[in-house]
Amino acid sequence: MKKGRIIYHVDMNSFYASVEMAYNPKLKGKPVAIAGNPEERRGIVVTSSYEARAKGVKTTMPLWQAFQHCPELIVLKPNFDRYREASRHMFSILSEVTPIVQPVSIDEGYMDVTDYVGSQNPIKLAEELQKRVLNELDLPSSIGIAPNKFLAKMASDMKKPLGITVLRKREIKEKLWKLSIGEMYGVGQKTADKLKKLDIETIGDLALKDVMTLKNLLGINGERLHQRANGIDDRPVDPDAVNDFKSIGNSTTLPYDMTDQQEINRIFDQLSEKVADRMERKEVVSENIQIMIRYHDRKTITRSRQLREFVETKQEISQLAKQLFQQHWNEDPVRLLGVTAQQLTAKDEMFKQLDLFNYEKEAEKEELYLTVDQLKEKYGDNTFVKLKSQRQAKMSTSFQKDFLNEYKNNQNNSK
DNA sequence: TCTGGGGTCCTAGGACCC
DNA sequence: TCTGGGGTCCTAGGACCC
Repeated sequence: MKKGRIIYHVDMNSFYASVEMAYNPKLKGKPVAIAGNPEERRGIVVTSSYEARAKGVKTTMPLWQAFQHCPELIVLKPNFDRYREASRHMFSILSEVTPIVQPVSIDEGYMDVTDYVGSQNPIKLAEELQKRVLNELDLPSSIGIAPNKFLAKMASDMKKPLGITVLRKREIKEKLWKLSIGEMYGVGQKTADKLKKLDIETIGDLALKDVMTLKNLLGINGERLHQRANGIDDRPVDPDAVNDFKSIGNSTTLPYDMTDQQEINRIFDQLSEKVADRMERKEVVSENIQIMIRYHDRKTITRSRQLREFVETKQEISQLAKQLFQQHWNEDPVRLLGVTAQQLTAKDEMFKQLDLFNYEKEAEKEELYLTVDQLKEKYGDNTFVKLKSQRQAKMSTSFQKDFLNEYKNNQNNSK
């Protein structure tokens, strides 16, 4: 028989606010909210302390509304560097328990401790872990313990702050099924509305509904939710998942609605630079650039372009973004602009792509060889021969990129 | 005079090819 | 006489999460 897994879901409690309180203990016990750009317009509450929540302050609430609920609210700008640092520290503590740690966001992650609890009681182990994070970082957390990710996630939500909740498979009827359908992870407003039309009010109602009806209503997601409601979830805890991100984007709500092309172009330059910087830090290149335009009435469109070459510089990205904007802007005032690089490839993976193309054979017969020769000349002594013998040649990544783009162009032209 | 910014995954239609 | 079915790629939008 397959051995059951022991999965933890660790969820930090009102993380940003807690980090600020740890940093400045005078804030403890006070209603604190973190809000993007408190001075500028359109600030919303990102996180708030439990004291603020008690007064009715909620995440995503506009600041002016939050003040109506709680006039003495202390509002702080987010210090992302501070939060990232605390997050790193937190995950390094988790990693001392098991190497199988999967961060899912800055303040939560899954752990598979099945093979690492040893003779210890999993609840005791979780208590120790929670205490360590609290003592060393002054940060409260909640931990859910269950045989899979979904149940662990639901469990960590059941007791906050500083809760530890065990959710065994045999307990789902009494502990999980009574929850309203909207509380289920993966069910948002829209799905909840649809399900309620089928008289599904609780997670239990969903678990007992026949799958075909759910599939017709929600597609593949219907099947998945049905399984989860019945406590079935085979997804592994994957420590590497954090490394294969799919896109890098930056967006900004403008200080005022804009119609001036020059001004808008400057925004695209700024956004593209941020995207390019982050791409450089992550050492990736992109083959698809997308822009997002939100108009005054909040209607939002995205427009993207699939490329036949890799891009990575702010100039390349910005040019494409501006082009897309010009092609698709309806000239209405713009509230928000965004730039996202998609279809990312790690720079050191580019040569693996070349393998797919079987480049060595191709290169030797085709004129491509000459092209590479020219490149060789251009880039000095990192030669093509070396490249063949040493796949991970010590060539500059810009050379790699040019080489690959050149190769792709050849491929495209010959079609 | 409401509603940020960072993401992931899924769906659906059209173009195009065989 | 009048139109199959499968597959891939590209684009756009929507739902959801933190």
